[in-house]
Amino acid sequence: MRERNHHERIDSHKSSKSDEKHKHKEHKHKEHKSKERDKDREKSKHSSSSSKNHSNSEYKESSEKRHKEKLKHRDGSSDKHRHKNKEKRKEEKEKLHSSSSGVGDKIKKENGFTSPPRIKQEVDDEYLPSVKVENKPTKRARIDDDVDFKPKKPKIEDEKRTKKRKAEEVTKSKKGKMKGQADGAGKKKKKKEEEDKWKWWEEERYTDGVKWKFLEHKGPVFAPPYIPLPDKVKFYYDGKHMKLSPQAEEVATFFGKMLDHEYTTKDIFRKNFFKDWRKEMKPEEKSTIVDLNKCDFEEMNQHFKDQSEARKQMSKEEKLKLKEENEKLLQEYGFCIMDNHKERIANFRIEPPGLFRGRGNHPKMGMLKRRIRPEDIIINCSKDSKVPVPPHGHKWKTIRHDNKVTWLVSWTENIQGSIKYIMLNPSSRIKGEKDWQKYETARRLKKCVDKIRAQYREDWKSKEMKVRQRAVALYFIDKLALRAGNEKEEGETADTVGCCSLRVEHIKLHTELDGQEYMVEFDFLGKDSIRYYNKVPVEKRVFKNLQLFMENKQPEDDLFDRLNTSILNKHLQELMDGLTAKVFRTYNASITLQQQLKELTNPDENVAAKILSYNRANRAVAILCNHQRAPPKTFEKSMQNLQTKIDAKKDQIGMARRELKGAKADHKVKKDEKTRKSVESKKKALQRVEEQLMKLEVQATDREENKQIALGTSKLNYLDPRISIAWCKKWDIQTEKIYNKTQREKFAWAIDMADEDYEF
DNA sequence: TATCAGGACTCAGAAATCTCCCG
DNA sequence: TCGGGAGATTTCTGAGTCCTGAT
Repeated sequence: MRERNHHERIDSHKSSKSDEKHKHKEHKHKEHKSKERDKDREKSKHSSSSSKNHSNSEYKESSEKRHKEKLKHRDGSSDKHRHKNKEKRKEEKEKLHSSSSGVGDKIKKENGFTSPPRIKQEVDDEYLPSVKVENKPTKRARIDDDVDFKPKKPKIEDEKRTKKRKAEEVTKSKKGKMKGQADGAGKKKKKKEEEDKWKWWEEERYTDGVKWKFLEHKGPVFAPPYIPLPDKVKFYYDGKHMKLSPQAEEVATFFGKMLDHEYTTKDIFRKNFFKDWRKEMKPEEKSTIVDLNKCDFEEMNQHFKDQSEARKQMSKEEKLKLKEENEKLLQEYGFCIMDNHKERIANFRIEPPGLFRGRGNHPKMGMLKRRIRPEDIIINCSKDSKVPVPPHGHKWKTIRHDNKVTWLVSWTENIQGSIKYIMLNPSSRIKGEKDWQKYETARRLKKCVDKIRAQYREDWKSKEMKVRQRAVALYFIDKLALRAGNEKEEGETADTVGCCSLRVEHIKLHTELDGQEYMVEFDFLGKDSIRYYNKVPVEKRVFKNLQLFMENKQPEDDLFDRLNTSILNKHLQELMDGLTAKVFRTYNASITLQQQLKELTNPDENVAAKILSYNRANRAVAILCNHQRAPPKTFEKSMQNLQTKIDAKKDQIGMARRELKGAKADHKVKKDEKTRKSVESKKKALQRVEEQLMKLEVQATDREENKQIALGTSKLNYLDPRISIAWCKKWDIQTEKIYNKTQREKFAWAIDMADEDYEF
């Protein structure tokens, strides 16, 4: 009752100007959403007369109820969420949770993963930034962020590190020599290359949003033109052979290629494909081909399978030739010159035409992604550069000279109308600087996170509903590493949410669950339609607030109806310069890695065990960030194989033990040098196989624990690489064990600058 | 000055391709 | 030495976040 009174008090407290404006905006948005959803509902009413989930009268009833509620409800911004298409949502929800229907199956397959218990703990409040870090080397001053992070290093230190690095290289090349002369030469070359590597992180950065001064490139590589099918590959409609026009045939092949994919069994995919395919047909084709179910793409499918098989069966020479051609293309188009440096381009090929493959339950899946022509392309380069030449007989859409952006080429895709870009590789200066900056912002958050936490805890008690919602949302973003959750246009994308866009139906409140008080059960689809499922104990005040936010709301209503990402980020910006919701994810991921590494690394263990610890720390972050993957198709088999190896190794150990025992007995009798040596060698042999077994067991554990968890995303995007590098240096573990070649290139800046005592 | 759509960029998992090891 | 397959790496492109500039 007390809470209820409080609720009313809060609700009546809604007269601030900005609040009203926000309400208005939200209301407008809501109306739009509502119309869209009504449209959808109408459609679904007509399309499925056998609708399992609701009847027309149910719809009418709920619609009336909503109308009444709208009148009853005094608060505009809250109203905005009363009109959502409940039936549609209910239907989708049922599909999501059903394990038997097609869509449900897919979601289960893609997202059926139940998140393991999140392990993130509250961050150590006692943290004191390391002085060493603050004096971190590099010549230039940082421009926009962290005034107090001035990596101005005395030159002497730089030299020291260079010496150290060189010494390491010498050691490495010495090892290489032992392998053989040729290998040694390779190392030498590698060493030379390493020395030639440009250390952009030691140079000044541009100011005022300038990204480059000079940019020259050769433009994009277009998708190869369509090659018509050979005559022997036939398409049948209703059992009869039909020769398709080239345009119609090309689109048909997109579908034919995908026949084995689950996509082609989905209704939306088929419907969208068929609609777009018909647009490409000649009038006579259009009048004949009226039912996708009567189309037989089987021969096309076989044709592409044969082609792929033939590619595999190519001779060594043919494969080599192909590889050389690819390499030539890469050399020509895969690099650009940006400010006197040759930089690798990430995606210099234009996306080929095909069928759109949205993730999850995407309403546009199956639509035709049209072929991009030079006339669609915008080129960005500097005025004083050689402008790329368009293919013969064509011209570019526009040529721009905008050095405030990082892209080289852009075009607008036809499915969502969004812009696609060609940009540089992660190893480039332009990407690396941004990456470094990202981690510096997260480190700045570390310094003020306690204050921010204290503030949002205080805000849980605020008189203003808006402030309370903001505070609870921020608590989730901080504690659970949820994404911000921008608003999305209804019907344009799959129905996924983030923190600010959570709906009532996405959480369940349990006063007591699994022996714990005040539990919140989250269940929703996040980015890429990956399911987020988690049960978390929360503080009583958060729990009570959630009850309050959910009061008088329908499952389809927004949980935080007075909040959106722009309000939240605006608030965060006031708390710390450059702070946004996403910074919390980076911060919590990195700090978790650092903590876990400290906790899990056992100094006495060998390298393999230490790497297992590293992977476990990495895994803790991946779990926190909900980075999942579909278990590899060959998972069970590969585990079995590994187990077989382990069993064999165990047998080997048994044998080695017996042999050692025998040798010892022999030595006891004979007591000569020969038998003594034999005992020694048997001992060593036993030790060797025991180590091998240990390695295999570690590998098995690692693999099992990794079954449904994707480590790559967090490693590449959330973990300050300097933490990993420092760990490697501290425990004398080669960087190669943690990062592969590409990753080392991306994190070259961190590898160069982090010492073993680096603290995030 | 506030709003909002468009733009620019990061992050994401799946699929394709490459590499290496084992029989 | 070769072929095949498992695992690692790379590519691809869709899906987010956040910012900016026009209105």
